[in-house]
Amino acid sequence: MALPREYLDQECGLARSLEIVGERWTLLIIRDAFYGVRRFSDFRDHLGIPRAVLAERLNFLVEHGILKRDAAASGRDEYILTDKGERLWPGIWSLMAWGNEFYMPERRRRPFTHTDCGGVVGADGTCQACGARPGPDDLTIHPQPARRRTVKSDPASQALKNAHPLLTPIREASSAQ
Amino acid sequence: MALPREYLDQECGLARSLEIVGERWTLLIIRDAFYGVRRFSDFRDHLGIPRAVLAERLNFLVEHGILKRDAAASGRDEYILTDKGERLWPGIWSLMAWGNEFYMPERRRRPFTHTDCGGVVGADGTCQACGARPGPDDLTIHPQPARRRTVKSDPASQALKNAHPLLTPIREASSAQ
DNA sequence: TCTATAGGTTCGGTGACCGAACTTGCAAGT
DNA sequence: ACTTGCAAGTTCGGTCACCGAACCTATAGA
Repeated sequence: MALPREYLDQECGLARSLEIVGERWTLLIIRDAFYGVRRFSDFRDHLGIPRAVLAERLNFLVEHGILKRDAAASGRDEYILTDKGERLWPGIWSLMAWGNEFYMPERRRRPFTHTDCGGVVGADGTCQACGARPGPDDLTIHPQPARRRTVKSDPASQALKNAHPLLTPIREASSAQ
Repeated sequence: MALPREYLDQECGLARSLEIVGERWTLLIIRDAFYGVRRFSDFRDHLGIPRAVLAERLNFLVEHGILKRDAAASGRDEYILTDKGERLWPGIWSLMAWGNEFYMPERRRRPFTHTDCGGVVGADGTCQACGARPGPDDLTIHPQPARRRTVKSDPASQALKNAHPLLTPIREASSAQ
């Protein structure tokens, strides 16, 4: 599996990044991890990804130190972003902002706010109220202004119908379930 | 080809972005376009990408307005970033910075400078001399401090042995060849 | 003991990607 | 006119990743 996913001869940080997070589904899995998704079945249900692919990707990300596997009190393993994983936020944010700008009508974009001050965060990542550039641990995601008629019923979709700070688990008391 | 590359049900700008630029090679092609690569064979030689894949990607990117195909004076077509394509720079920069941080020893990273003032640009994208956040049209890429023993001989690799402003063609007078 | 659920693994089919060979179009040389 | 040369693809057979569906295993509760 090593060779075919590598970009040989490319002496460039971008090529190195894409070898790790450039495969199908990988960045969406990491995005969900920022949203607080931690369990296998929650990723699976929220993304609609085949089980085998999800298992392979999670193992790969754990191996490479983007996620860590943690035995929660429930006995179920959880996949949690490491510090290295959290540093992917600017890349995810930038790509999301580009996709929003060119492909999402404004009413369907999920607003992000600066958790500390409550200000809305603009496409460039700065808080429009206080001018800071909040990291993921200081951002809150909100539901779409124009709610879809049919909201999916998986736990992640349900949790994200309300405002939700990034990096906090979508399941209440995941450590005490 | 439509369905298998789409992420259905994902009501999110990131999913939309990845449908366009999330396939293998695509972001590297766009990175090369920022470096000033414009011709089919220059992409091909610099990236080592199979011809069929390159042809398919270039067509796809033209169709979606990231590149435009332009008949140069030489008679050869050139692929040039559109404004929409140039707006991908923050995402490319962020992923490159992450890859550099975790996978590239500092001596092998290509420095970028703010073309206007000459200051070095840090990982967060700000000029360390003047504090600005230069866009791609105001950045210059430099060769690696630790030059590799064997530098590839394709035109793009040769051009990038010297400092080179982004978005300017790697071939001299490409419009008057 | 029986059932339900989480978290996978296995399996056969399909499609993307690969390098290599082939084709097309233009342009200069002779 | 004919040939050579090269850029820019297209075609082709083989391989590998991804797909949905079925199956497996461990644990918890009734």
